[in-house]
Amino acid sequence: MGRRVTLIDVARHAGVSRTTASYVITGTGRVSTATRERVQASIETLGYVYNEGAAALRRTGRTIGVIVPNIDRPFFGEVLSGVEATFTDSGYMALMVSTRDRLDQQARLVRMLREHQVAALAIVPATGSNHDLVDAIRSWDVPTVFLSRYVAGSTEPYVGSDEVRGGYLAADHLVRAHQCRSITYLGGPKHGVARIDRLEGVLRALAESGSDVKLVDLTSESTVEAGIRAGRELAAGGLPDGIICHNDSIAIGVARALFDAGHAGSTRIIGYDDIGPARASVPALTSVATSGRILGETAARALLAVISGAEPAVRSHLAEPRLIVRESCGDHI
Amino acid sequence: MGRRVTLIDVARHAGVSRTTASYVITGTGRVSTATRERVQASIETLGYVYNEGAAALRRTGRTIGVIVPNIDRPFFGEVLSGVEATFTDSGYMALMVSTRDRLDQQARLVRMLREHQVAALAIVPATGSNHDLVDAIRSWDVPTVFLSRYVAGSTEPYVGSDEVRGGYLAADHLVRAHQCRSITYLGGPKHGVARIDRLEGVLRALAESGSDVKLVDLTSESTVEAGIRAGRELAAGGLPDGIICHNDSIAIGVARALFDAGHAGSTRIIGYDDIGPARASVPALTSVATSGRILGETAARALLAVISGAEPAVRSHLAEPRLIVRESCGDHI
DNA sequence: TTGTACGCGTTATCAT
DNA sequence: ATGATAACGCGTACAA
Repeated sequence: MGRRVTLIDVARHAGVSRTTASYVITGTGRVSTATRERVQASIETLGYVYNEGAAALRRTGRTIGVIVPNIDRPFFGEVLSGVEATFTDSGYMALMVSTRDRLDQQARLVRMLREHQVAALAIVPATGSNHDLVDAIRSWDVPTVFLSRYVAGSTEPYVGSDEVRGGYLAADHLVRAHQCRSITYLGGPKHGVARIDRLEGVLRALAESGSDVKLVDLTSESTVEAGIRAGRELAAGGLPDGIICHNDSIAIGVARALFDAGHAGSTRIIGYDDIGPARASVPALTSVATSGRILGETAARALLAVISGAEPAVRSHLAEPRLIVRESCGDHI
Repeated sequence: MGRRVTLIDVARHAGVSRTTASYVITGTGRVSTATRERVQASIETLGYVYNEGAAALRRTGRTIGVIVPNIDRPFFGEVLSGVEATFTDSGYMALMVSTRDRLDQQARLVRMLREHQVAALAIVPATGSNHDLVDAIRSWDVPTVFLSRYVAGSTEPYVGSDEVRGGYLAADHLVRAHQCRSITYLGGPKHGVARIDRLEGVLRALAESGSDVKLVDLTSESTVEAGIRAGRELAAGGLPDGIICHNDSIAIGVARALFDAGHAGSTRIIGYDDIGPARASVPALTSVATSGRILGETAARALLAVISGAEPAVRSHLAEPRLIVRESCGDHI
């Protein structure tokens, strides 16, 4: 195995200084077309590969940190695909890590990313994240954006969708279009900010409706299995007129459980996020679409703008969710 | 903003040399307990953070490259979660990138990862990958494992599931348990290796059955929408006795389309991968389970073993798929 | 335990 | 307008 080809080798081969070779590669400096071509030819023949690590020792690196609670949840998959595509298209690479929604893991991963000198950070904070996280990031002093979830009480840059509005849309549809008089909000971690905000939107819709609607709020994990379990319990204990699920996976599980219990179509179900299978399930799932991919792209672009110096600070962005009405909210009855 | 705290600062503050400070951090050298504690105290008070980038200039770095075709496809999400968890638990970080299943993107990303000096590479090659990819990786000379897909004709280390066996299981079930006499294999890119291998398994099962079974093979994208379109066409053109879908998303789409066409339950559908929603769809999806998460963990562990020097070379691994029988293959009729 | 060369590209400064 | 010199960034590892 031959030694690594370095910039010195290229320079020597092209009969030029290391500096000039560097200028050719980065496109930074003033170099005549003639020498530029000589250098590029040398790079080609020697098979030189740029060493990003060495370069990052001087200038700010081209690596970005991305933290999500669960890399394999469909919605975060969408978010990540947006983040990743935007970064790699701009020549940056994303160090993506998953906290499994645990604070200790998150603290550990933040530290690891810091040790890896990432140029920026996009983070979907784990449930229960508090000022410890915000302080750690602020003392670190790296461009950061909170994605899809924010930390309660903090005013850090945030890219997400309007959860209050999402809850409102779902509840409003249930009470106004379907005259629901009892609604259950199902799923999500007890103190998750998305959950709390959506419930606020739900309450607002109920208040506006003027009618007397009973609201029950239940937590669960955000999986299909948890949805099935919850659906069984609801079927056994008496169904509400409508169920707003914390995400589509839960909703699909609930629908299945009700089907098994012989209650198919006997209540209205609304999911959240509008992931792929939502439109194809039976019944097709009414869902609040949040377009995770665009969220990811937006966050990534915001960070890139700051890194490049185009913007002085990361800008927050609140996307408008849309209610996609399908069969599961009652239109199939 | 104060200057970065470096190892020199720590050393000075602890009244010791840079080398000793380094030894304390890495745990490598023999340092007396007394000085170790002094150094650790200094690290604490100064708020020193290790600089992985600088360190990687000398020793091999702790960054690993991971390439998948689509970061947001459920199956790859499972794979990635296994890869990521295993690496970060061992102190490594994964640079994860998505080729969108395009060869030009893949070539570009391989180069970028190379520039980032990753210590190892796990790659799910894009459809159509050939020896250009294998050569590029070999000349690079970094520990590599092909994950879930391999390159036709190459003998590189490979961690995946036995696709031939998977195809066999699905077809065998359709012909033996359900007496199917016409089967359609639906989905996947025309020349994808998984597709070809599974078809081989299907043919083997048909041959073993002794009976005369007609096999049709159709390609499609691997999305719910593509499944819906394909299902419509099948419904219009005459249904086979059984359909083996390239993945669960397609299967869910097909089932939905047949439902819409009034053909619910009139053929048998088998999916592939057994992702979350499979068990909850209506009808519940029979599927070939491949456990992407374990595949990811296995690949990551293989790479870690080689990096650490415990193993001389990456070892291949073929996992056994399992057929999970549910309603969609005819048990609900 | 420590001194010090090393790994590799960047960039401010100097020379033509 | 072009190109070169040399200091810099930060931890690692070997010789002393």
